[in-house]
Amino acid sequence: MPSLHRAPTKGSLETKERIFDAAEALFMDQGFSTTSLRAITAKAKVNLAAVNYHFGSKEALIREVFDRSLGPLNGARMAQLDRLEAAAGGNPVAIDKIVEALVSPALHVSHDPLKRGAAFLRLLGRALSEPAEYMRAFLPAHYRDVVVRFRRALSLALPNLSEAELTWRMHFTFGAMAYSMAGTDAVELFTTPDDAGVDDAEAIVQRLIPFLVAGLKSPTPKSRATRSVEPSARKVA
Amino acid sequence: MPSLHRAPTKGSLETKERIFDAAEALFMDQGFSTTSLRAITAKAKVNLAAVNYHFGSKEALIREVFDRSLGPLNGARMAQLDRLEAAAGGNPVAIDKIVEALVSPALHVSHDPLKRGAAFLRLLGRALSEPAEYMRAFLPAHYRDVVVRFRRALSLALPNLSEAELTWRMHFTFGAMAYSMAGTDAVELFTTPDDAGVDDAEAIVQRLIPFLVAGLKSPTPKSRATRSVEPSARKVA
DNA sequence: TGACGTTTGAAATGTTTGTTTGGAACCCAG
DNA sequence: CTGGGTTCCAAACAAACATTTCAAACGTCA
Repeated sequence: MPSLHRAPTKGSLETKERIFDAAEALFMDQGFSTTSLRAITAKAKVNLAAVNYHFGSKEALIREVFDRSLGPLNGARMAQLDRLEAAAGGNPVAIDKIVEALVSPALHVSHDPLKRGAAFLRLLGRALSEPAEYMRAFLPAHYRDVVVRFRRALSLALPNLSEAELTWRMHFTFGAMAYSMAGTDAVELFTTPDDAGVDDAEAIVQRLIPFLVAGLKSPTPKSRATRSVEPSARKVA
Repeated sequence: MPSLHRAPTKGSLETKERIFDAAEALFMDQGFSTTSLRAITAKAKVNLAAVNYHFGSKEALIREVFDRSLGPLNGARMAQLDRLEAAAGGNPVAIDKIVEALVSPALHVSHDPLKRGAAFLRLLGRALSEPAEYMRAFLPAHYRDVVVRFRRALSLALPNLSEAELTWRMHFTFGAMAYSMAGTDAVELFTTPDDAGVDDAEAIVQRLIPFLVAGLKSPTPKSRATRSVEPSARKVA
């Protein structure tokens, strides 16, 4: 038996890293099902078999691409929310601060070349509308804690909002956020082709936060209270 | 030469229709690249070759699925905006009415079984984040007029909003809208599993409109006015 | 240096993709 | 009944796909 878990010798980490970066870039602007291992290995300039050797399968590669960035990202989100709640000391946190804690860590997701941050954001946005089943399997696992935490904070900050209403508004919030990160391809075509650079993530966030805060704080539609008899939790599924 | 364009004899329209419905349903919750012709023909219970016979290719099938619903949908949107502008007589139209004209026709998109309407909405939402190139080719063609019209109306209704700011807010608006229509799969997992039925498109719209209106009307971030020198309408495109 | 574990390379595996084919079944006009 | 146009079907097609295989190359330790 060899010395277990020994530090790789030659270009092994280098190869795995190149695969990683190439995969992230291609997934970003092509999607997951569409991107072939051949395209990835060609871009990374490594052998085709290298992916299955280093990662085991294409699905495992996708999972690792996410784990590497989604963990720190959501960790930063919750840490920032922690600080806000600690500073507030039991009182509700300001909504704009909550939204900022949700949106802005997306910028400083890692201390890497900074390009990786923006790249991963579009990758994540794309994943949220990806049909693949393995996406539905482990992506919610990453997000559940974040959603629970932010839902609680928002529920405190917006006390006159029913639980159902809050669910919808968080739904819209995540939608606008995900789309803003992923949808540059589709939208820049039918808005105006020559606006402020879409790559400038900071600009997106600075405009997105007020938009979302206003939407979250908006008065409930018609104050219809409970609009009929409250459907009383249908099939729990 | 046969009698051109004769009414089909047996189950031809019936077959084409079944392919159409099956394709729409599968595209909706699987995406385009991911859905195979074999899956479509299996669901439609027709022969594999039927797709290429009736539509010519998979891409043509996708295009027809869109043309059939996107045309009437955007037509209804613009017609509704027409009525609003005629009633306003030169004055700006109320923002909530504009947003309603954009969002609500999605409900009454056709006089079909009504289920088709909701189905197509999710299909459209998914298309907006689809990587395929043929999507970028003909989808903007359908949307360009709508965007231009609504941008003009919103620009009048929100006079103290710079063009760049308006672009971003429309961006976010389309994002929340598209995601709300497509993202039921991803979101219902990490919000709460047992909320009001996501299939109830009317409920979505009634909650989405106030959210978007509030976002669109929100004060500009720092009132940085025209942040540099006003880019003065570059290439009109 | 020599042996062993790790990594890479080129080729082949079997599966799945969209598309094409040739003939049978069908309908209707002549 | 007969021919021609249309529709359908089972099968086959080539291309692209993820994955596996096996030998060669490499680095490290004895």
